[in-house]
Amino acid sequence: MPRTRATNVDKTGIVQIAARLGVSPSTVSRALRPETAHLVRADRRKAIMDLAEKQHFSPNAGARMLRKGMNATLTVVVPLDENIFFSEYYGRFLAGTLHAAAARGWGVQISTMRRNAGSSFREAMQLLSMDSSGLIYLAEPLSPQQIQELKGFRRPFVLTKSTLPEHTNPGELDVPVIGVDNLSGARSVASLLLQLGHRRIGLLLGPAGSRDAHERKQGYLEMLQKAGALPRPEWIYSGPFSAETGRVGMARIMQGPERPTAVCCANDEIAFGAVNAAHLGGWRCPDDVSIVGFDDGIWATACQPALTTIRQPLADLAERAVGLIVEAATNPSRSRRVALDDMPAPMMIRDSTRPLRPADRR
Amino acid sequence: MPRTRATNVDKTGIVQIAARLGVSPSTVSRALRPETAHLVRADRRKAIMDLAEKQHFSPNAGARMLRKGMNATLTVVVPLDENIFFSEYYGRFLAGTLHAAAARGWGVQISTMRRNAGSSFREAMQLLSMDSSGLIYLAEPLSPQQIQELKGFRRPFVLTKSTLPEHTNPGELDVPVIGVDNLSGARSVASLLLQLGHRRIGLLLGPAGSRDAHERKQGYLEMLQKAGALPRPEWIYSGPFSAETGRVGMARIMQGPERPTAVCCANDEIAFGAVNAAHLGGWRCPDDVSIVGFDDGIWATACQPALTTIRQPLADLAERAVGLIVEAATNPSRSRRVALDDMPAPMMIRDSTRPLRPADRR
DNA sequence: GCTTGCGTTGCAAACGTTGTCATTACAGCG
DNA sequence: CGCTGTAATGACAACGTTTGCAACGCAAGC
Repeated sequence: MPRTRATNVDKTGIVQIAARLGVSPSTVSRALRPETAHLVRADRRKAIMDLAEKQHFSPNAGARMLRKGMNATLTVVVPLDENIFFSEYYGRFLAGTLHAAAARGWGVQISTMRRNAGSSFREAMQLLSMDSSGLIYLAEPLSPQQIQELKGFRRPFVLTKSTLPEHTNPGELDVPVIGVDNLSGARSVASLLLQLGHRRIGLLLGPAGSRDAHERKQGYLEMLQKAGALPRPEWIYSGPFSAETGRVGMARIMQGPERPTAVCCANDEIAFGAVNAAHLGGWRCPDDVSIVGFDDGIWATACQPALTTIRQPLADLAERAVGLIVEAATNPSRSRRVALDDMPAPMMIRDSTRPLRPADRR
Repeated sequence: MPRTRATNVDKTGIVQIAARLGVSPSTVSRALRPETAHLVRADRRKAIMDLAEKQHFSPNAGARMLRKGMNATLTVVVPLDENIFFSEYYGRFLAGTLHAAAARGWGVQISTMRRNAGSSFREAMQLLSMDSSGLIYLAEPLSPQQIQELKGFRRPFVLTKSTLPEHTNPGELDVPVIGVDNLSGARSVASLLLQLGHRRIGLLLGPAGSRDAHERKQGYLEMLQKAGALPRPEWIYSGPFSAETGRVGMARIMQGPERPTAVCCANDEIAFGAVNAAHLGGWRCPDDVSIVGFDDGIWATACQPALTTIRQPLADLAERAVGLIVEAATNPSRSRRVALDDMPAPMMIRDSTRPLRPADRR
């Protein structure tokens, strides 16, 4: 007996439905998908849909994927690192991705970047995005070699600029990169402080090796230099993106002989720490010192004082990334390989900045 | 000309590799998968693997899924609601899911629960889990009717107890449910306070309609009643799971004529608010009042004073859920339909509780 | 009445991989 | 030398859906 040939009645598929109704599978297929439903006569369509509903029919995703060569799913690769869901950056970006994907009827698979040392980076990415039609990479920073490896990747993908090494020019790489315009953001917030009359401005910067930190630093320095207001060396402090960095850095700045009237921070968390240390040291913000952040995270408006900061347009970023993937996957021919796409980062002016007090002017 | 018949050289598939090496697709298939690799001669296997690597071969997920009838991917359904990634509960559960899945070589698709009013709940779930082999539901609470609808769901799935209505007994439903043993957790922490000598104990409870809040309330009340220490009505306050609830509730308690020496909260956030309000009102915690939370979230140890609380074993919960899905998907025959599986919730004794001061004893 | 066109349907060929079965070659053994 | 067992491979049939093409019926137009 060559296997049970009993036209498996319990199975629910397009052919079973077709058999039950005496039509061909083609017709059922057409009736059940919105984009081809108009091809089948109304009463017949109704009968098909009713039976499908009754049988709890759900199309076989594998067959569909095989046939169509793609999938309405994209993969986002995040670092395994720690509890990424509590991070401002990843949390907001992921939420944006979910939203943008859902709006297009797409699903999102989230994978943690696990480095099985045996295989190449490209292979690892292939494995992670096996079941999906595209990849958004926002995990750990990539080496130039890894970026080259990605060239052979056979699926649409997008990198975030934050994952690129500090000194590579995204325009030269031949891979699609999206990012935030840190440079303009930093410039504009430095410019605001200058307009408010500040000249002695400290910098609490982010970690070496972080491209975002680097770009923000460039923006701050460039603008301050143009105004002839370069900070004294002891007003500059660098550390990880954490409140602790802000606290330590601010404390050190406050110990110096000459004191700045404003401080630019590499992100909001550092700024929180700075505000905190300032208060502990008897300085009020913004009265005695103006402090600006970068991110506009959920706490920026919730804290005291509400933080003047640069809004990282993470939702827009996610929307853009998803848009690129979906377009490339849907329409593989017209592959517009965006070299770099920097999203503008607007300034949010709140309560942690104020004009320089006349008393502090010299 | 009936389509280009040119043995598409640019395509990379198992058959192309086979053709290039003069072997059959079967052999290539066997060579490329670890579980069958031993069947093919060593030198041949090496040649195949090398060529596959060189051609950036990646197996067609659709074909594989069609053939094998499943997929190493599961879907987690979360509420669209708000920024779920910043919530203690969802963030930790999702991280646990990613971890547990990755350990098994599985991927995780995260879908937001979008209610397209047109279709039934089951249809919505089918749509969300189209491309995956199982479903973990932890979105909005379900109505009994929706739970019934799920019965016809043709994929392995698991519900979290938190999504069930307050008054349904998970044992009676014929669906797999996992959850935290809120009752024992609440009992044990109430018991701790009693052992420390407290008799006047207030309750800051969670929102009506939340099963977790309900169960914790039951646990607290049950234990206090057994000790003959039922709280006065004005010591009981309910509200959403937020610090605000804790602040308001604690402030009201402090205004009353008689004051409790300890307060049980429905979760950590409420406890934070309570500590906050206590301090503002001039009560020190734990010196003047002991306060306990529920969750053991990331802030429980970071705050002042470190919170005595019940640890929600969310990582274990996620591990369990993933394990059930993977097992059911891998081995559909032996479907052990776990009715209810309550995970124990251990107590973390920290600095927000202390023995009743003799002065407060009466 | 014949052509033309349209609406509706069926036929059949993919899509790429996997597992079963059959086949071959070769070693070991009597 | 013939038999048996094992290792290595190939042939081939699924898996369920989609879609180009052909076919059919029927109405409209000449």
